[in-house]
Amino acid sequence: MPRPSRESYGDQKPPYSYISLTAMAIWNSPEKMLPLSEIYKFITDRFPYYRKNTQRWQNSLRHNLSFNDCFIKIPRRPDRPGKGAYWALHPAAFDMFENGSLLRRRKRFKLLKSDKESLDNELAALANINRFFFAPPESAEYSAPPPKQREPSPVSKIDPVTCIRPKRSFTIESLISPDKPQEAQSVQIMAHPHPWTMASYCDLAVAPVMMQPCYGNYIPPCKDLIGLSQLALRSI
DNA sequence: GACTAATTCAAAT
DNA sequence: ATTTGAATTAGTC
Repeated sequence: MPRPSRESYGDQKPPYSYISLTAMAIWNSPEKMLPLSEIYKFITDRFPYYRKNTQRWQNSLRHNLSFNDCFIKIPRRPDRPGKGAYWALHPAAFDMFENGSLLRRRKRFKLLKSDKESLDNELAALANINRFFFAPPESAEYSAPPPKQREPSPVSKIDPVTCIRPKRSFTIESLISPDKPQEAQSVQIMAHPHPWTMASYCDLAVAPVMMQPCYGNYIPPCKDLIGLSQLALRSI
C-alpha cells in the first residue's frame, strides 16, 4: 500500500485511537489478521510519532487487544512458526466506527456473555485441533489427549474439542483412530482463506464435520466493505 | 458539565 | 506475550 502522504503527520500524534490503528493494521493485511509484531510494524512504518516511547504505547495497545472484544486472538498454526498468536477483528465489529470518528467510538464493542463464551470455546477448539493435526510424531503416538481433562463450559453447546454441535455423532477422536495416528499426520493444509472457518485449518476429506463455519452467523470479512485502512489512509 | 471511551501504569499470569 | 485492574485523561453530546 504505497502512500505518498504516509508521513504527513510528521512527528505529530495522528488523530486515531489505538483501536483504530490496530484495526487499520489488521484490516490492511491480506488475511485480515496479524501477529502483534506486525501490528507494531504497521503503525511505526506509517506514523513516525510512534517510533518513540514504544514501551508506553505498545503496552497500551496490548491492553486494548485484550480488553476489547472487537479483537480476537487466533491461535497460530504450528506450520507457521513465530511468536505470539494472530489478532483479528471480530466480524461483528465492522460498524465500530460508524459515526466516522476514528478517535472515540460512540459505544464500546462488547459481546454478550454467552457469545463471548462460545467464541472462546471455538478458539480453544482451534488450538486443540492444531495440537491434533500438527503434533510431532512422537507426541502424536502416545494417544489423543484425555477427553476428561477438558471440561466443557456449562453454557456453550459447542463441543470444545470437536467444535461441532452436539447432534453430530462422531468426534475428532473417532477420525483419528488410535491405530492410525499416522494418517492424522498427512493432513493437507489449505490456503488459509480467512480465520473464520475451520476450513482454513483442516482438510476437507479428513474432517468433513468441521467444515461448517465456526462463525456461521457472523459476517466474514468482505471486500465490499470500506476498509478502515483505506478510509484512514485516504484522509492522510 | 456529565458520561464513558481511551490511555496509562503496572501487577499478575 | 497476555490478561486484568485501578486511576487518570479526554472526546462528545
